Amino acid sequence: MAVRENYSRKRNAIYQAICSTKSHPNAEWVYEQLKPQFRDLSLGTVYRNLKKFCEDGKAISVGVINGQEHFDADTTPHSHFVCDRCQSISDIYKPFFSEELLKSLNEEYGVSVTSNEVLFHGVCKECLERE
Amino acid sequence: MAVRENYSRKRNAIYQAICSTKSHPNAEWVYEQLKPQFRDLSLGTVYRNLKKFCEDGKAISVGVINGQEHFDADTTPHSHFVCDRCQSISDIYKPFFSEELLKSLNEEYGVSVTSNEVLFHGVCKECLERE
DNA sequence: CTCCGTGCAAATACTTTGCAAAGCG
DNA sequence: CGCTTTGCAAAGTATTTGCACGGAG
Repeated sequence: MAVRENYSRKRNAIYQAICSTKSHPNAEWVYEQLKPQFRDLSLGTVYRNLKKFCEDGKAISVGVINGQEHFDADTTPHSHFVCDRCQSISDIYKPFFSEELLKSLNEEYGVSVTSNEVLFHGVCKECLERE
Repeated sequence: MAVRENYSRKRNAIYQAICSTKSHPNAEWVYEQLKPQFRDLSLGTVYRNLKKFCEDGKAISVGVINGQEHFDADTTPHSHFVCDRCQSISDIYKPFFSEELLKSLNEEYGVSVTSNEVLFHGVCKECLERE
């Protein structure tokens, strides 16, 4: 059987939705976004597909922020900044963990690190300027 | 009024419980731990107090891991390692973010970082040895 | 026909909350 | 007495799941 990527229209739309934004959305956002176009879209489908993308390595989980899991279609190594005022999530592309650093982590602690999740909390530029 | 720390017995016991371990427990664990001693302890009380400790800076949230929030009475800057096999959480005391680094972050992105949450995922020493 | 994906609603899991009663100084 | 803390149960929120239907090859 040939490789069938983005098999269904809805799955494809969900993937496009998370690719189209840098806002690191949660399931609810994706649902609201696509609902006008797919009037019979179900929230369960959004959850199922977001989970699948993560399993397939096509997306990553930014983590659970204020009780909701947020996703990112950008799977390249980077970190995130969460504004505790406006709840926005933005990317931090500064590289914190070099290969050597992770390697030394493995050696020092006897572990095998496969991924990491870095969240900075604070106040974002926009909120700082407003205050 | 004088400062009243550890006002109630149960609050105190909950605090002692999270201080007594390096396992980064969730509310359920604390509850199970104290239930034999305080037979009328309520899970709601555990949740309320853990939340309060975080607000008061007496504990920190390790983050939500597999749907449950985990806590740590060690509030000194450090990171955490989550084993994806046995779900254990351990401390990583390697300092990743120097004062200068955080400062440059603030300048480059125009933000004001107040805290950070670093989770490494992988396989822990014990699980590696078992496999 | 056979899979796979989906809607829908119910179920689940974790956490929060309202309120009356109990605790403490 | 006045304020804080708690038990209990109900409510709240986010996410997952079972099942029957529908579409694609």
